[in-house]
Order: sequence, then structure tokens, then C-alpha cells
Amino acid sequence: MAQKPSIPKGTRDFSPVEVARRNYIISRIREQFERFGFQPIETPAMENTDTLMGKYGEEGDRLIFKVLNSGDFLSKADPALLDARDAGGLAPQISEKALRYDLTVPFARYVVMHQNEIEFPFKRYQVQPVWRADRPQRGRFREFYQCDADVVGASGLVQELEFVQLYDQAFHSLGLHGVTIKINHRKILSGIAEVIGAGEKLTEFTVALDKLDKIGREKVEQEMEGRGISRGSIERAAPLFELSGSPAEKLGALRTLLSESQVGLEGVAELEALFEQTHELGLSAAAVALDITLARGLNYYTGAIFEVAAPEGVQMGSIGGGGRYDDLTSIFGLKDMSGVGISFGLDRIYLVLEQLGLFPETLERSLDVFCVNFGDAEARAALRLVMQLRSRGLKADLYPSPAKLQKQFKYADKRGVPFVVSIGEEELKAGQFMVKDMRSGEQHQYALNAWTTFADRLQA
RNA sequence: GUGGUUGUAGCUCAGCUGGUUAGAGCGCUGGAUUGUGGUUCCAGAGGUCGCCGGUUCGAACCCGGUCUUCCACCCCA
Repeated sequence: MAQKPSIPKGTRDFSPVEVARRNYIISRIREQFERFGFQPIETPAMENTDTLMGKYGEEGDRLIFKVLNSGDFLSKADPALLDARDAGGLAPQISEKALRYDLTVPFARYVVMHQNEIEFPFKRYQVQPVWRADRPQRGRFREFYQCDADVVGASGLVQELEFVQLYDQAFHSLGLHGVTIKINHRKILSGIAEVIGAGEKLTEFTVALDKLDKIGREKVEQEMEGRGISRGSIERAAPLFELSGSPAEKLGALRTLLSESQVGLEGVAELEALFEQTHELGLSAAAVALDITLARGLNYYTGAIFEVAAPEGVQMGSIGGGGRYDDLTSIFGLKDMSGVGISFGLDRIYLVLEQLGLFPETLERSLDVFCVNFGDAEARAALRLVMQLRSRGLKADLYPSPAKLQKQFKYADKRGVPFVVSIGEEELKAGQFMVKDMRSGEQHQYALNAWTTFADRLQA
């Protein structure tokens, strides 16, 4: 009995057009990665579970796909945990592998394992799928691609500056204008928490603050209170909600607010330099903004934090994110190795480009020339022509059987082929081929031995 | 993980307070058109109504469970 096939929740098949479009995005981003001097690496889909666990916070651990051990995995499990149905305690015993959750932690692991072969500073890029056991939504999948560029072994603000440029160039190259690179700094957030007397509650403070543009000031304050931050602290944070003006003006106000905080002032100074130099270099497709509420992925960022918002009017979560993480490799035993990196969300960029109609039409063309098959002798001549056109880099094909012309032309039409070549009995006798322009319906004859004239015309 | 939502032909969807053989448009196949697609006309094929169970004389329709879709929360690319 035939079963109805399906694929796991949150995963997708990609049709030829979709693959062409995804490859287009990837190739443009990759081109920029390489222009900026990054080198590609790849890592396995699976990592050891303990490489990943504990690196993304409690929430992250929950979203990691664990791979069940092969064989009789239950025999090795602790009977007491089994009886107690303690899934949390049992998981590490029956699953020693897990699907990668992002590309940054595997990269950190890679750096530590290959530290002796790597020339530092090491700039690598990586384009691979990652998996998260999240509930799917628009632009949120359980299997999706990240395109990451990171540099380790180099401190200094030049890196952050370069990543802003890299974002800008990549989006420019995709024709995606109007994106906003939102920037914040971990040290500023720490400093704020410190001066308002909520230093212990940094995470709670930032998680609530992150929701400001979504739920408004009042509810943010309510949530902070609910998360155990004192009334007095919340009141001292009031200036945060009144920040306005240019990044420089906002940073000026923060400087006043943070005058008592050493780290806070460091953060302010870094961002002042970053915004000033970004302004000097100029941007083509993106705008930069200081967003003090930006706090995502705070678990491992220690310096600048980036997040890219789609152009206004496009409803989509962030299409990129990144930041500086000074200590990432230390959890794997390699100290004093600072890193900065950014990530492009391929699947979301796809949805944005699609919604804005920014994909080039030529991506849909899978064939430039299609030859109708009239029978053995004619097909032989057609195949020679097809091979000649292919040698010029044109996408050319011959229908595999001498089916009815109506069927063959219909096929060409459905495939969106712009030119259809006919070599029938008459053309063969005359040493010619007939080209039909499928858009205008016009037909022209060419001599078979002058096929380059036709090829030249197509490639003009 | 919490709350809600969706599922009927390949696709987009109708289908009345439960009542004979579940419909439409588009698409598909064949023909009009044995050297021509996209227009037109004619004919045809195609459905375990997501799945499992329950209520009922009778279920696409009501109830429960499950899977899936989308949405909000959590979190995030």
C-alpha cells in the first residue's frame, strides 16, 4: 500500500527555480566574503552533544536536535533515570551526537582543534545548514542556512568596521537597499545595568529592554519588575527611554549616564569610533543605527553586537546578526583568542528579495536554446549543433525523442526557453536550421556551418 | 515548550442547521491542428474529504486524539 510521503516539520524541498535563486544569493555573499579575504571551511552536520550543550543558554539547549545513539542505546542508560522518566538526565546517556545549532560554536571548536595549522588572524567563512527544534513560523525553519564570516586572533576595532562594510557590500550586491544595521555594545548594556544597580540582573534587564519597540516602555518596565529588578533601578534607567537623535547624540547622552561605569564608558568610546569611521568610509546600501535595546544572542557576545533589519515595510525578523565574542574558544581550552563575526540568514534574505521582486529574471532561464527532434538523421545534426552551442557556454538541449511538434514546443514554452531550433527534413537537405524566437514568434534561417553567427547573436 | 489556527482533485478554493453518485476555476491528458508553443473550441482522466477513533439510522460537516500549516508568546537567522 502506497504511503503518502511527507517531510519533517519545518523542512522544505527546493525546486529548480528556488535553488537557482538561493545559489544566486550565496554566490553574491560568497563573492564579498572572498573579496574581504575570508577563506571557506566546512564542518560536520553533527557535533558531539557536549560540544554544543550549554553554549546557547537554557533555551538554546532545548532547541538543539539530539541524535539518538545507534544500536541498543537503552542498555547503557542508567536504570534509575529510566524508571524516573528523567528525560533531561537521560538525554546525554542515549545521545552523544547533535545537529549543529549555528556555525559559530563549531567554528570555535575548529579553531581550537586546528590551532597549530592556522595562521592567525584567521578569517573564515562558512555556508552550511543549521538545525533548531523551534516551532516554525514565517521565515523561521527547523533547517535553514547561515552564511557566516568570522575572524579570530585579532582585536581592534578595524574588524567591526570591516564587518559593517561587508554587510553593506553584500546587500548592495544583491540590490537590497534600505536595510538597517543595528549596533549595540555589550559593555554599554553591562554599564547601564551596573549604574542603575541591577548588575546582577543583566540578562533579565536586557531581555526586557529588547522588547521596547514591540510592547512599549510601560510594559517593558512592568516586565523588568516582574523579572526582579527594583523600582528604583527602573527609575534610574529612565534616560534610556528618552534617547534620541543621531548615534553621536545618543552616545553623548549615554556617556553622561555611564560616567560612573568604567566598562560602560569603554563601550561608548568603541561605538563612537565605529560610527565615526563608518561615516567616513560611507555606505552603499545600508544604514547604521545605534539600538540600545538590541540584546539578542547576548550569551556569548562581549563587545559590539550587530543585527540587520529588513527594509521598512517588509515584515521579517532579522536577516543577519553578529558581534564580538572575546572568550569563545576558552571553553574549549584556548585562551585569549578574541573573535568577531557576522551571519547572513539566507532563507530570510530569500523571502525579502522575493517579496521585493529583486531576483534577476535570468535566474529562471534553465535553457537558452532548445532543439526540436524530428527523427534520427535530423536529431544527429541537431545534436552536433547543440554540442557546438554548449562549447560556447550556452545552455542547449535536444528533445530526446521525435515526439509530436506540438508537444515539443509546448515543453519548450513551459521551460521558458527563449529560442527553439528546428532542423527538419527540409533544413537538413538545405544545410540550415530554423530559429524561432519564442517571445516574438519570428523565425530566422541560419546555415548550419555558420552557427557561430547565431551564437554571437545570443551572446551579444 | 505555551495558546490559537489550518487541512476537500496537481494548485487555489466552494460545499447550507449532519441527508443519495463531493463541485468550480486553473493545471493535466487527448482531439480540432501529421512542421510549431503562448489564444480559442471539444472531450477526458484525476478525490481513502490529513490520519486514527468516537457520537449517529446516516459524518467532509459534530466530539476526542494525532500529524501538518500558519499566527502570537518564548526565543531566534
